[in-house]
Order: sequence, then structure tokens, then C-alpha cells
Amino acid sequence: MFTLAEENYLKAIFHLEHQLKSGVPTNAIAERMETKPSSVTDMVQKLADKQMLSYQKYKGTQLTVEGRKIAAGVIRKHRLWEVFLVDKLNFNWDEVHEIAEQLEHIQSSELVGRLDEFLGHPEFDPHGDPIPDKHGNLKLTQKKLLSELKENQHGICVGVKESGTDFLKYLDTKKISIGSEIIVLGIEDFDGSMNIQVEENQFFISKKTAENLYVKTN
Amino acid sequence: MFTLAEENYLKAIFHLEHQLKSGVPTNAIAERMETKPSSVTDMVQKLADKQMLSYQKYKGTQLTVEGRKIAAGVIRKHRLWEVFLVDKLNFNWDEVHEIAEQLEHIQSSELVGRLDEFLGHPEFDPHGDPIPDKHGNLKLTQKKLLSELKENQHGICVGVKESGTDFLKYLDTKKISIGSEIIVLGIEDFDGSMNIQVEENQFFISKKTAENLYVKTN
DNA sequence: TTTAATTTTTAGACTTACCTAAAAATATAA
DNA sequence: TTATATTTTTAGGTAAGTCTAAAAATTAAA
Repeated sequence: MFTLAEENYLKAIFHLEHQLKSGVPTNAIAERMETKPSSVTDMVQKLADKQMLSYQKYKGTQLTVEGRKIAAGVIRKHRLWEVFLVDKLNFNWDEVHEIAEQLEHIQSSELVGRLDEFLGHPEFDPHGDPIPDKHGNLKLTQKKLLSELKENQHGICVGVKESGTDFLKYLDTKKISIGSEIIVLGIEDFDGSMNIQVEENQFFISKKTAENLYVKTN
Repeated sequence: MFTLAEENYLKAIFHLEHQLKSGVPTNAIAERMETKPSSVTDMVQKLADKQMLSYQKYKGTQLTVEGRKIAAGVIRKHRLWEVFLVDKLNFNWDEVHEIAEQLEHIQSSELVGRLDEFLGHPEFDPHGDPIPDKHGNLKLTQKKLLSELKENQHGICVGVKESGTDFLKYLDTKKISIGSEIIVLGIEDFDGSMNIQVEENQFFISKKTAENLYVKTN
């Protein structure tokens, strides 16, 4: 089994690999984990000993197949619990992350299986991110940034890129939430701002906002 | 906030106080926690510093009002999660303890409140033990040992005293589970063994078994 | 390509929660 | 009540995971 710290490192490296595509630098891990690079070096060497990742001094790290499986398992639990919190306990989707961060470390494969069943085998969490299956396979998300849409296209809001509390609160004031239909009425060329419609309301959003919102088109 | 270890100590001392009624000796804690007395001394001194219990060298310990509140909160979470696992995820009542042992440490009062709501404000866990309310108040259980019943009395099984896996498995083979109605047909004076009826089946159980089963009469 | 800046690692230290072994206090028995 | 047994504490040590400060390797710039 793995300690809480080990699981968190594996999860962080998993996410960073998806962003960076290449070997993950020590500093990138330190930044994401909000810890010091020297601590990362220690842990990375420990995880390398456990065959969870390959590591060469000064060259960054890469998860092994096994390491990826463990990380995906943690992420699976995290996202399943988020679905539980939102669907069953009626939490708002901007309130569940911290709690899921704890719940993801509960050890019991039986529990995960039954929770998955109870929730109806969901494929996406409340932020629109895909839930890895029990083998650790993660289906590609078809979500795209709102800023990628053209005029008159519409999309369903499936998540956010940076899930800072401020941003999520801003969305709430605009009545934008998971599942909202967003219609692009117009785009300003010079600053990329958008005029959009959500439910019955029309308003402007900045390019920065549009680049932080994920939507699904179909 | 409290560490996982601190919460476990407070919980253990809380349970021991109910059993022993007097100051809780270091060795009793060590035995229950499956740790060494010297470790207990360390932790007990730390918890005394935090005003969670009163402690005098060689005299045992006693929880403060605050310490009791924290312990009751952990137990509340443990028992609520057990209800969740059995009622919602269809776990058998002999499978939930280890998992609840982990879930009880999840920190979020909001979560506890919503879970309680979701479960319909249950008053007893699947083993028949009362669930402390949000203020830490624990209602007295009216359950008694099966061995305390007289001939021809009947009771509803609400729990077990020692919840070892072996014993729980034995109960399953006899089709005794939470909610089973048990009728005492006869008692042997010389060894205290009982002839009982459960559902349609009649059979003998030893005194030891009868002293390990809690029932509720009314 | 030599120097400067950045990244990464090493070395040594700290905290938590545990341990063993020995000493001290308390309880029990002769 | 003295001696023995038991309980409890103290002293010192270990492992996990973190830190700071300094050294080493790599990358970027002059």
C-alpha cells in the first residue's frame, strides 16, 4: 500500500505528465505540491525505488505503467466522490474539491466498486473531467475551451480550467454552472471578449474568462 | 484541528471511560490501541497540553468536556458512515467497520450535516449503537444482552458486543442479523445455554454467544 | 566557450508518532 | 511492613516527510 503523501505525489505527477507530455521536472512537482524541491527529490527517489516511476538525477521523472495505474486509481476515487457529493448530498460543484481531496485516500476497492454502482457508473465528474475506469483507463475528454468557439456556436458548460474559488464564485453570479447552455452571440476581434447568452440572460465576458471555461459541443 | 492519531486516542479513551467509569489507566489505552504504554504516555501528555483531558502521572486520565466533544464527533462520523455503507451501498453489517474507521477522520462539518440529512437522521448505527447528535450528546441505549432475557421473552437483534469477524460470520450462518427477532424458548440452568427461535428456525446457542448479542425488548 | 543564472541534489535538522530498555512509582503479598 | 510484582514514566532512538542552506549539475547568455 501507499502512504497519503506517496499517493499525492503520484497524482500530481500524473496530472503534470498530461500537461507537459515530457519528463516532469522536480520544480514543477514542487510548485504543484506547494512544497520545496528538496522534498520532491527525496520522495521521487523513494517512489523510484518502489518502481512507481523512472528517475535519473537532474533529468526529471516519468511514471511507470504501475505508477500510472495507482495515480489513476486515486483520481478515480476523487472524481467518484465528487459526483457523490454533488448528486447525492447536493453540494455545489465549487465546494467539493477539498472534501474529495480527503476521500480519495480511503482504501477499499470494494467501496469504490459499490460507490461507482450506486452513482450509476458516471463517466464525468461535476467539473466535466473524465473518471478513469477500474483499470485506470481514462477516456479522452471531448471538452474544449469556450474561447475556441466561433460566433453562433453553442456549448454545454462541463467544467473550468483553473478552479480557484474566486473564479467559481464569479461564475455563480453569472448563473453559469455545470450543464448550462452557452451561446456565443459575438466575439470582439481586438480583445477576444465575447457576448454570450446563458439561459435568458445576455452579457459580456472577457477573453480570460472564456479561456477558463470548458464546454462540450455536439 | 487534530491529527489522525490524536482523534484515535480521544475516541479510545471515550469508549474506555464508558466501560470503566473511573480514570482510564495508561495500560488500558495501550491495549485498546494496540500500542505500547510508553507511546500512550507521550500522547496523553500531548493531549493534556491541548486541554483535551486531565492527566496526573500514574493516576490515569479523564477527558475534559472539550475532549469528550471531539471524541463524540469522531464516533458520530464513524456511525453515520456505517449507516451509509449498509443502507446505501448494501454492505453487510460485518464488513463496514474497517472502512468507517477511515471515513471517520474526514474533516468537514458541512459533509457530516448533509450525510446525516441524506440518511434521514438515523439514531442508531447498523450494530445498534447510538449515534451522537451534533452536540456530542449520546442517548442511552436501551439495548441489553440476549443472556439477560428470560424464557418466552423476545427481542430484536440490535448489535453485538465483541465484533470479531469470526463471531459475525457465525451469526451469518445462523441467519442472525440486525433486525432479526429472537425468541427465547428455554434456558439451561447449569450452563446458561439457550434454545432460541430466529425466523422459522429453532436451535441452541451457548451462554457465551448469548452474552455477546445485544437485543432490544419493548 | 567561458561565465552567469537556474535547476536540482545533498547534507543536516526538525516534528510526529512510534519503539525498546531502564528507572521510578504504585500496588500486592508475605 | 518489607519485599515482590505490576504499572507507568523517562530517556534515547527510528522512520516518514518536511525544511534550510550549501554544493553540484545543467542550461542560457555574453
